[in-house]
Amino acid sequence: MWGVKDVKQEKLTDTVAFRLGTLGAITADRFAEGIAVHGLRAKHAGLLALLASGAAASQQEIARTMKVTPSLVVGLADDLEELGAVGRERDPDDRRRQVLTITGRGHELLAACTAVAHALDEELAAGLGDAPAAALRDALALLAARSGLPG
Amino acid sequence: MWGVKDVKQEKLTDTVAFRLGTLGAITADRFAEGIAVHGLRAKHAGLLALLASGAAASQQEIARTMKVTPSLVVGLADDLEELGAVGRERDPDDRRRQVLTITGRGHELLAACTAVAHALDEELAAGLGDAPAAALRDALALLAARSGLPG
DNA sequence: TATTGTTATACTCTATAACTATA
DNA sequence: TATAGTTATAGAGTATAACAATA
Repeated sequence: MWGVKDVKQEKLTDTVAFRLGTLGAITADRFAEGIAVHGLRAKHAGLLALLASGAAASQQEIARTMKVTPSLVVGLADDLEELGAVGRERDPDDRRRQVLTITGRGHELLAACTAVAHALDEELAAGLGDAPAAALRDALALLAARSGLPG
Repeated sequence: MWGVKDVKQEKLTDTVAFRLGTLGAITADRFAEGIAVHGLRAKHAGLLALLASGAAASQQEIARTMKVTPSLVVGLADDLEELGAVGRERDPDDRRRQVLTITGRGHELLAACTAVAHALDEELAAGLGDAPAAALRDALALLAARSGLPG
């Protein structure tokens, strides 16, 4: 009628942003648990995926792409080198650059991480049904692309 | 034909789990930035939302519902009390219990947090289009309910 | 001088354990 | 004894800043 504004008093917990944050944290925790047995944390897996995609090689490029500081990449690369998952060589053309390459063992570990993520996907899909699960997958793919995420 | 297994070599970065984790972290960061001006972090907002819903009142109940330790709730309640967002009173029936109640100022701050989340929602929806945005919202609502999240 | 990687240090968030008071 | 809350301490993860090597 008049004066009655359409005040949509949405609850914080009902927003997409809040649910994306909380469900994302839960999922990340479960992923971390699943890959911990291999001595890996989520950032190790992300780094391996990045090397496998060929999108980055030097530690600076990796830091920029992953949006973390170069000093963090040093530690991640140390760990992965110790696990035999990556090789680390000075670039002959610019000896300041450390070029990381994923090894066969690194591909194995990445596959193990992917399997953990895939199992989580199936669990999520089972709780949704086929059509909503596909819609979720498509929506997240779009948002990931728009956010400039690698993959 | 024969011997050719259906090896679905999905990439880690293409899984729903990985994208949910990364997009969730990005969204949580942006939410944190948006509410920081009010002196709040995400957990403060979650606690206010919990009090507003009436689902918990004592610090132990809050800790259980938010899946954090009681000692963390002490600090959050300290902060919110100092901001005038919550009242804290001993339960007369059991003087061990501290009962938190959200104040008028608390409702204001919660509304400010909700507005930040709502703005993020609109930005996410704008990047998707109406139908996929609605599908995302519905899927996350279902997953949130199945994960036992408050709201 | 500028850049890459490294090291040293500090900060944030959270949990664990010990403690106080009530029951 | 058991429980609610608090305090003290420790750990994980990350960033910032200073540094060494190379350009």
